[in-house]
Amino acid sequence: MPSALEIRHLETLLALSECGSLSKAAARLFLTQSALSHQLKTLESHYGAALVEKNTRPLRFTAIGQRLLSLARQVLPQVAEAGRDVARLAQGHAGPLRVAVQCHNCFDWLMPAMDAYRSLWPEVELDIISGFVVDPLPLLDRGEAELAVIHDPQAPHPNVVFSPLFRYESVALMSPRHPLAAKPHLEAQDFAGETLITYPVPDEMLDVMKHLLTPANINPKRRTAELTVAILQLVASGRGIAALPSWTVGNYIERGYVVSRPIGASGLRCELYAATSTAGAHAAYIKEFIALTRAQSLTELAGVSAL
Amino acid sequence: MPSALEIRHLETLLALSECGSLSKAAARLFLTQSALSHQLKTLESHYGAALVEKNTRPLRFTAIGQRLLSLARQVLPQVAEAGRDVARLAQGHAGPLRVAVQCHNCFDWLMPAMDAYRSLWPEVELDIISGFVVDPLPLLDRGEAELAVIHDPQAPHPNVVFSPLFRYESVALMSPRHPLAAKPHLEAQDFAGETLITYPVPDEMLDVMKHLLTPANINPKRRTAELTVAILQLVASGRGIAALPSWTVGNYIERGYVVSRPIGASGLRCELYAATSTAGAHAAYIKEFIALTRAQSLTELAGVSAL
DNA sequence: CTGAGATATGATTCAAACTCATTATTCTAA
DNA sequence: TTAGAATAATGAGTTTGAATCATATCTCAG
Repeated sequence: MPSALEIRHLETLLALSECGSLSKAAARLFLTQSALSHQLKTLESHYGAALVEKNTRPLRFTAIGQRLLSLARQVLPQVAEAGRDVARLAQGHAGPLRVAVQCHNCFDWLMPAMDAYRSLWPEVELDIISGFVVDPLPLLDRGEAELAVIHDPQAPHPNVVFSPLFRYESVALMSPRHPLAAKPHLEAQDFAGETLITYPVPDEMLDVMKHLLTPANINPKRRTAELTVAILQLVASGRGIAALPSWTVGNYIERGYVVSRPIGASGLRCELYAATSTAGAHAAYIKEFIALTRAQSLTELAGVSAL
Repeated sequence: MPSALEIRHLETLLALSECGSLSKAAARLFLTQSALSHQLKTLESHYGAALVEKNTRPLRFTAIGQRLLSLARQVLPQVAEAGRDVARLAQGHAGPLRVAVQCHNCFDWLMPAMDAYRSLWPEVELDIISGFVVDPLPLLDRGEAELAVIHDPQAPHPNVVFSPLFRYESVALMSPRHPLAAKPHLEAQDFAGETLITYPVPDEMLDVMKHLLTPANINPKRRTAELTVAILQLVASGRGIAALPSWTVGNYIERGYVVSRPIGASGLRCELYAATSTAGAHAAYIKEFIALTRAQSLTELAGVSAL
C-alpha cells in the first residue's frame, strides 16, 4: 500500500494548477522537477488512475485530479490559518516588522503584499524604513530592521539569512516612434547616445547600470524622476529611454504609450532576496511575511518566475 | 527546521483526543506508543510549545493543541470525502458487498455501521448473508460473499486477507439476586451447575464455550433464545446465566436488571476480524467499509479496544 | 530532421519515521 | 510506604520513502 495522501501532495497539486507545468511548479516549491514527477507517479499509482494529462500545455487535470485540487483549495487555507493561530498562541504577540527596501519599484509589489499580510497578522507593527540604503545589511545587524529586500545573491553574511523571493526581467522602454524601437533587443552600445531616465539613486542600485552599462564602461546622459509613472510619462514623450522591471509597465505597453525591448540577447534578469537576521528567520510572523510576499508576487506579477 | 504539519499528525491528534492516551491511540492507528511519543515530540518542537499535557488521565490538550485538533476535525472529514469521491471516479460504480456474519450480537454494531456506510456509498449494494455459517471463508472463495466477520486470528488462508476489527470482553450475566453475583468473577466450574442461556448456534460459535467451558470439559444445561433482549429477559428473571459481549448489555446493567462479572480472573477477551478475498481487500469501497466499521465500533461501543 | 523544452526513469543518497528494548514516571492499591 | 500496573520517554538501530542527480525519452515547432 503506497503512501497515503499528505498535505505535501495538496501543495504540489495547487502549485501545478497555478504554474501549468511540472518544472515551473517544482521551482516554486523549491523541489526538482524529478521530485514532482516521482511524487505524482506514486500518487497516481496509489489511486490507480491519472491525475493530470501532461502532454498539453498548460497541463490539464483529469476529473480525479480536479477533485483533489478542489480538496487542496479547500484544505490548504484552513491549514495555513491554523498555523497562524498556533504561531500567535505559541509566541505571544509578535514584534515589529520593519522592512528596508533597496529599490523604488519594489513598492509596486510590496504594498499589496503588505496589505494582505496586515489583515492576517493585525498585531504585527509593519513599517517601511524610509530612504534608500545602498547596503541595508548593517541595519539588520544593528537591530534597526527585521527584514531587507535586496538584489542578487550576496556573499554569505554572519547572522544574516537570505531567502529567495523571485526573478524578474528588466526591459528597456521607449516611445513607439523612437529609432531604437526598430531593434528586436538592445545592446549596451545602444544606450550610449541616449538619455537614460532613472530613479534618483546611486548607479549600483539600478539594474541596467550595475549589470550592463557600468561593466561596459558606458555612462549615458541622465534624467531622474521619483515616481514610476513620471518616468513612463517622460519615456512616452520621447525624452529618453528607461529600464524597468517588465511587470511595472504592463498597462502602458498595452495602451501603446511605450514599447519594451529585451536588454541583451537573452534579457536582463535580476533576482530579489529577503534578508533577515538569523533570529528573525525563525520567527513565524517573519517567515510568513516572506512566504506571502513571494507567493503573491509570483502569482500577481506578470513575467516573474521562481528562484 | 523539523518536518511540517502533515495529515498523519492530524490523525494522531484526533485519535489522541478520542482515546485519551498515547498507547491507546497508537493501537488504534496501528502504530507503537513510541512512534506517537516521537511524533508528538517533533511536532511540539516544531511549534516550540506543548500540544498536550500528558500527566493527566485522560490527557488534556493545551490551547495550541486544541487549535490543531479543531483543524483535524475540520480537515480530516474533507479529506475522507475527497478520497471516496476519487475512489468512485477511479473505479466506476462499486460492486455488491455481501457480508457474512458468524455471531448474533455482531448485528448490534454492524447495523449502525452499515447505515452510516450506506449514506456514504449509496451505490454499493449492501447485503447480509442469512444463516449463521460456522466457517464463512469458503463463501469468499466461491465468490458468494465479499466480506466475512470472524472470531479470533485464523491460520493464513490462501487468497483471504484478515483485517483486525476490535477486541471486546465477554462477561457473565446474572440476576442481581443470583448466588454467583456474590463472586467478583466467575471460573469455569461456576458454570457447571447452572443453566446457560445462549443463542441457538453450535458451541464453537459461542465465546464462553469455545474458550473456557469446552476446554475445561464442562457442559452446562442449555436454554436458547434468538434475540439478545430475550436472553437478557431470561437472565433477569433468574432462569439462568449468560455470557455476552460487555457492550451489548450496558442499558440492562445501568438499570440494575442484571449484573455482569468478568469470566476468569482477567476476563474473557475475544477478537473480531474482517476477512476478504485478496481481490476485495484492494477495492476502495471494501477497505472503506472495514475502516468505517472498525472506527465506529471503537468509538461507539463501550469496553471495546483496538487490536 | 533537428533542437529546445518538458517529462520520465533508475540509481543513489539521506533523513524522517518507525520499531525495539529499556528506563523513567505516575497512579493505585495492598 | 512500597509493590506493581499503566503509561510515557528515550536512545539506538532499522526501514522506508522522498528527495537528488544524471540521463533518457518524449513532443512539437521550425
